[in-house]
Amino acid sequence: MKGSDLTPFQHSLLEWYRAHRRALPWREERDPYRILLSEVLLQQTRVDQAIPYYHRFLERFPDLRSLGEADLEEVLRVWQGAGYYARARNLHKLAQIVSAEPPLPTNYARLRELPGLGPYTAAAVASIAFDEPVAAVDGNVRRVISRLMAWENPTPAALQAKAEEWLAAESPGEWNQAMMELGATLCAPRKPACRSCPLARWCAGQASPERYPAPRARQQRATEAVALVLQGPYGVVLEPRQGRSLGGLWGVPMAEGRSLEPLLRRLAASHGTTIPTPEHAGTVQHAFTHRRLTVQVYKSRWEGPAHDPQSKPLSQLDRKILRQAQAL
DNA sequence: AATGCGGGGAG
DNA sequence: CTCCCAGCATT
Repeated sequence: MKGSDLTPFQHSLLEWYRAHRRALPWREERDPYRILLSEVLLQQTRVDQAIPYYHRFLERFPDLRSLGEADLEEVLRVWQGAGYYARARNLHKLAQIVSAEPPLPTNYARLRELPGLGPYTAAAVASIAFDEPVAAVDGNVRRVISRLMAWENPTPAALQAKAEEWLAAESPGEWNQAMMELGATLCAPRKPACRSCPLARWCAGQASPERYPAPRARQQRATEAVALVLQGPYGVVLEPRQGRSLGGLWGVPMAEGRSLEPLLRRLAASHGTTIPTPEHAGTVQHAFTHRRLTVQVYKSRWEGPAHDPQSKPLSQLDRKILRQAQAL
């Protein structure tokens, strides 16, 4: 660890970072579990959005042991609202794996084998918590490198190679965070502050930074669904949600399409009774990344067994539906 | 290589 | 409204 080993390029960024870095909760300490949690929370999530969940999660699950011993449903309840619920399921599974064989792995290759830890998160934890010289390439770093190199459509392999080439191996955790911090603040997607950038003299894309990297083509398709809120003295009928992302959460009975009939048939069969004629309670719109969902919300009086929606982990969509039916 | 997955903030 | 964020798993 010698500052004199740094290239002028590396020195400029690290100097800038030490002077301008934001004081974030997980930067105040070196507990690997807390660093791991922060990195998982930050997957596709802005810093400001992740911070409240970071505190809430640690208050309930201060260490890997307490997390591994908890019920998945409670983990999801604490995660509720943060989105990408597979992250919580994977973190819970990770805690159970690690608790059986105590220490958290301390290198990239073994971290990479754990559920929910992909190339970015494994590299971030390995470098920040364990000082392993491996480059962490997230969306920020992708943009920073693309602009410095004037690359419009870089491949992940090219980005990783360039990131490794530039990595300040003496302080990899700090270097990785500096690259991300630059991308999150000055080298922003729109209106980058090139005049303040410590790397401007090395930047090939500075004349037209917004060209790099080229924006991704997307398509949004509209989908329709119907939901039925069965409410009565014992609460609301909730079903376990299926699927990788929403699995483990609960929700009101729903079906694709615009017709209520198939849903009514399914519910009548599963409950062994006919459903009282539903009344239309309104429409709920919900935006997913590649889909715009329009849900027709119906509700019926229901005297049978039900759940207390306050005690179940629900997605934001289901909370919207319950509010629309005035059941939350 | 393409797709699905949440939620929210900025322009 | 669109874009995209400290991505990952699956196909």
